[in-house]
Amino acid sequence: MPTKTYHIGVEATMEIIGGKWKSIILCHLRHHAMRTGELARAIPQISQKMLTQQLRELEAANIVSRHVYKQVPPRVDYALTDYGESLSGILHELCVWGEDNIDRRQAAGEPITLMSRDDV
Amino acid sequence: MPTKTYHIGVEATMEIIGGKWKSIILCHLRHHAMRTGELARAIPQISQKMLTQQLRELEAANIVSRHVYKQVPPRVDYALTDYGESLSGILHELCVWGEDNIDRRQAAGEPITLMSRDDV
DNA sequence: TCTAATTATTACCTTTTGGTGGGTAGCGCA
DNA sequence: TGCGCTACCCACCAAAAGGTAATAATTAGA
Repeated sequence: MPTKTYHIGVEATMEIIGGKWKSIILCHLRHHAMRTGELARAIPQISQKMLTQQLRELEAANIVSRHVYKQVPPRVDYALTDYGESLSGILHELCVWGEDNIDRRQAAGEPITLMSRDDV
Repeated sequence: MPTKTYHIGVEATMEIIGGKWKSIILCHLRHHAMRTGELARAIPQISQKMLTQQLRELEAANIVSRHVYKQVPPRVDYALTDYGESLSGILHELCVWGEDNIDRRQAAGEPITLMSRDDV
């Protein structure tokens, strides 16, 4: 079986939080567990397909846990695992740095907006 | 003109350090300025095209600076700008978290290897 | 005159990622 | 009977990201 080789730690991290959606999802889950629909509303640009797909991948990496309530209509929610919590500090810093980056770019006259800050 | 809209800070950060290569390049530049060929050797999997393309984008975002020496054969090096340095702490944490992630997965029996740790 | 050295560009192709629109399950309620 | 609610899956398509290989530019030195 082929051994997967990384050359530097950040490669492995990015495999987990990289891509267009994962870090955004995780930043939301940082505060509290959220239901599927709740996440969808918090991230209006995401499609349902992407949302569940990314959640599945985060679950496989043991970063989020999925909790199904036995109800009809169905109720499912997602939360950071204990291991996922170990990313919390980094996620926060990524948010804050991004906010600052947006401020700078605005100050420089770029036409960009930020809808909500870290702790939605 | 269309105003670019972000919904959360991390989106902007990931636009800058996301993708397969940028964070790796930045982790290397964290320690000292490096020449093109030196970076290429440090990141053996990257192609020349990707290397220069990513460096151009980082330059455009004001994260790295490009310094051309008037010599033949050409000599060019890249370094973090002052603003780029503001990412240094985050980059370091991303490296360390990834190293730990790899350790865990190894301990769990996954066939993976890490070639070199943070401070190459 | 020919080659080595270093950085960078271009055209072309493959892979990965993301988006759309449809459909399912199962219970409650008008 | 038929619709709404919630989560989610699938087939198909479009766009973005990344990979390969060939090529340029320039000058020292064999």
